[in-house]
Amino acid sequence: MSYCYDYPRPGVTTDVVMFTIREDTLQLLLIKRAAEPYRGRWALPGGFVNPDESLEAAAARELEEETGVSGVYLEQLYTYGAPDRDPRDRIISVAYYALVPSDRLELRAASDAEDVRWSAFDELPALAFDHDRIVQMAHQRLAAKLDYSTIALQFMPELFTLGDLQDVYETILREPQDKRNFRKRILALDQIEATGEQRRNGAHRPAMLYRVKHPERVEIIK
Amino acid sequence: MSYCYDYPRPGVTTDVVMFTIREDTLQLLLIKRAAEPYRGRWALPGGFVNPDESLEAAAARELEEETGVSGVYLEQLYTYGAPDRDPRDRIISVAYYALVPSDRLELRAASDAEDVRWSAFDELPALAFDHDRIVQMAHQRLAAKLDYSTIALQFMPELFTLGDLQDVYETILREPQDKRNFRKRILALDQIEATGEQRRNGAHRPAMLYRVKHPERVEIIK
DNA sequence: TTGACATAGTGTACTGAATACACTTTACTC
DNA sequence: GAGTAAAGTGTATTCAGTACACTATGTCAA
Repeated sequence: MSYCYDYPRPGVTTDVVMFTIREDTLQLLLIKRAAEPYRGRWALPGGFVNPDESLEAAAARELEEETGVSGVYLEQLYTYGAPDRDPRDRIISVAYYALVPSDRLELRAASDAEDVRWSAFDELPALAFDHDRIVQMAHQRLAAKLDYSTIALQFMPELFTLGDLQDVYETILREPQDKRNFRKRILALDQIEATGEQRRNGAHRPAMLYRVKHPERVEIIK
Repeated sequence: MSYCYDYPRPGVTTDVVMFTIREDTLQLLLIKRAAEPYRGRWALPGGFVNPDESLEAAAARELEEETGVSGVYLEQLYTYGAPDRDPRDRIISVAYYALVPSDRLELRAASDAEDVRWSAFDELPALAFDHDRIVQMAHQRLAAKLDYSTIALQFMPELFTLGDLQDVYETILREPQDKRNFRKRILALDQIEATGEQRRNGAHRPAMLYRVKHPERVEIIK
């Protein structure tokens, strides 16, 4: 079976930058390419858009196939279409980025173990295609959104402490935050609420556990 | 001649929201569709991406063909890919928006006179496809960027007064700006400079003419 | 020539948000 | 019960944003 058109058409793919925070580092999901071009190189998960699915649905499908999670935050990043970005065919990629809460990342066993891994953002290998650039842009967007939205809450598990949340900000922004000012600012947003619960952690005072009030929404602030 | 692939491929187009400011109103360029679907309806200028040109080059080409201007500010907005956005074929559109300075808009005579026109943003007809949505998103992006970049300067002709510039802000933001605060803020950016020249306009005091220091660059501020 | 007109141009006081900064509390461990 | 380590808390300062009203100047018409 073959599909024919009067003019040449580019292939259209989605690539997804899946961020998570594990062990106080920002990590993202990479896949080792099994096919040419760039066979054996690490790359972002992605693939062709099906004829009957929206771009976002295609990205969500990739995400679900690779991590088994669904319903997480997913946002269109940018569309990359340089004629030579794929050496063999004209391919246009609509890039998305996703934020996966740390408690929801069980990499799907289905994926061939060797070929999928989380990689620290600081220690990325050279990636296939223009994926390095996509990753850099995704990080910039994410860091920018910390300042004017509640996007960071998308990384949080069901229950978390203010210290946990501060760690997320510091990890992404790469700079320490003043503890008192941070708490004042976050609580003023009125987007998280204290549960009665505490978390005991070691030989020190336990921390209050909080919950996101509206886990679905990402609010634009100020 | 026909081009065949193993899987169906969507068509890829660029659509361009070309903004300008004329007669103190925000206007954008519309084209009356000559072909189905939506024949006779107004739509954004746009068309298929050629095999050898980048997405931005395709958008710039559309812009140049319709307005004769080149070298103006052009930025990728968003990519629209709902499966049913074109009733006849799967078409994915990478939308751009462009800002055309008011002194550079001579609509190319080449375009069939009846079929291309500037339309006030406030009085747009119903547009073809999802172009209404694209236009709304472009306006939002533009308004947002006024707050954190020097993008408004892209609308200005070679020489302009602070009053002209304030009009641009007020037109796009749809709210009056305090004159003294506006001037203080703009001059603090250090992105425009007074020429010695003045503009005499009517029966009142003439205004100092300014010039953009770096007309190419759009600076992110604060 | 002079007075009305219309836009250009200018400064200060106030308000609210962001910042800098250090000690007390508490549960656990040894 | 003393040491430990993270949790939790308040105030003073600084800076940016805002509110606000009058003077300056060239043109035009009487």
